Amino acid sequence: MMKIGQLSKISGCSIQTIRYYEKEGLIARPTRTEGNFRTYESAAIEKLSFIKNCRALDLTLGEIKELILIQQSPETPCSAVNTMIDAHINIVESRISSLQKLHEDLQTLRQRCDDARAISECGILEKLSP
Amino acid sequence: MMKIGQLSKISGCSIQTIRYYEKEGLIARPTRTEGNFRTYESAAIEKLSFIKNCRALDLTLGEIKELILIQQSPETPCSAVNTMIDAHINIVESRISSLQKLHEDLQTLRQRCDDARAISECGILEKLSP
DNA sequence: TTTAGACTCTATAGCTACTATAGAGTCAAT
DNA sequence: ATTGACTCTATAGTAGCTATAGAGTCTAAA
Repeated sequence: MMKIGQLSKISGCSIQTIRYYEKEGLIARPTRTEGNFRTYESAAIEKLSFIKNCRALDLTLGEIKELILIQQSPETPCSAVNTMIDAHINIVESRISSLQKLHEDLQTLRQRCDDARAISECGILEKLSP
Repeated sequence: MMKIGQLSKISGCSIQTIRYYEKEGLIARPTRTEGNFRTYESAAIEKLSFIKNCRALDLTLGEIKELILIQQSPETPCSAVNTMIDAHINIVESRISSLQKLHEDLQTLRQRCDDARAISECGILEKLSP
């Protein structure tokens, strides 16, 4: 059994984040000491680890919550998981392509000006102005 | 002279957004009618247009505010503008590469499972769990 | 025994760039 | 006089945290 500070160090999640996940229902409410301190068993480390892995893939807390629910009914087919991951991949792909478009636009804009001009002649500002 | 609704239609910025930009100091406080309605001249359309162009490039409101300040001293060299755009390009580039890494990770994860299994055997959940 | 310090608690505000409400007031036309 | 379209301010919400204030808890040393 450990208190939140120790769990924070082991899991790499900040204390506030752990409390936030509890508030959002991603992890169960832990037992408390007489003095009202949260006490965790080592299973909590694994739950946080799961969440961290999902967050590293940029899954939203809502998606993670769904995954946790799905996990709790082990007999259902895992197509739900695959569907979610596929949807997430689509989101990431469209984010990448819009950022690439943005990158091109910024490059084009940047090439309109060198450092030597006065603001009043700056090709960038000129382009940005209507 | 026009009221905020008309400016909103012409500029394509929502009424709330225009008021928000005013609050954040990106556009000047307009004159008001006797009844306390905001009244704008056509110059406001151009200011909003400038902001829209910048936002389309994903510049932050803080960056745009800087650009507006820079614009107001026309004799300074435009290296400040170039520096900002370069920094922004760097941000966009690093966002793209981390999204690409993420995309790879998601693809790898996705390949660990097909639709046919039960949750308890799902290769994805297995990988996400510690 | 007391007291320092390290820790924890709740509640609240802040971050970005908006969007969406509530409740009140303004104005032109009927 | 009233309807309807418009506007006003102020406030809360969005995602996923982070940071603070002010209070309480617990352990160990003086």
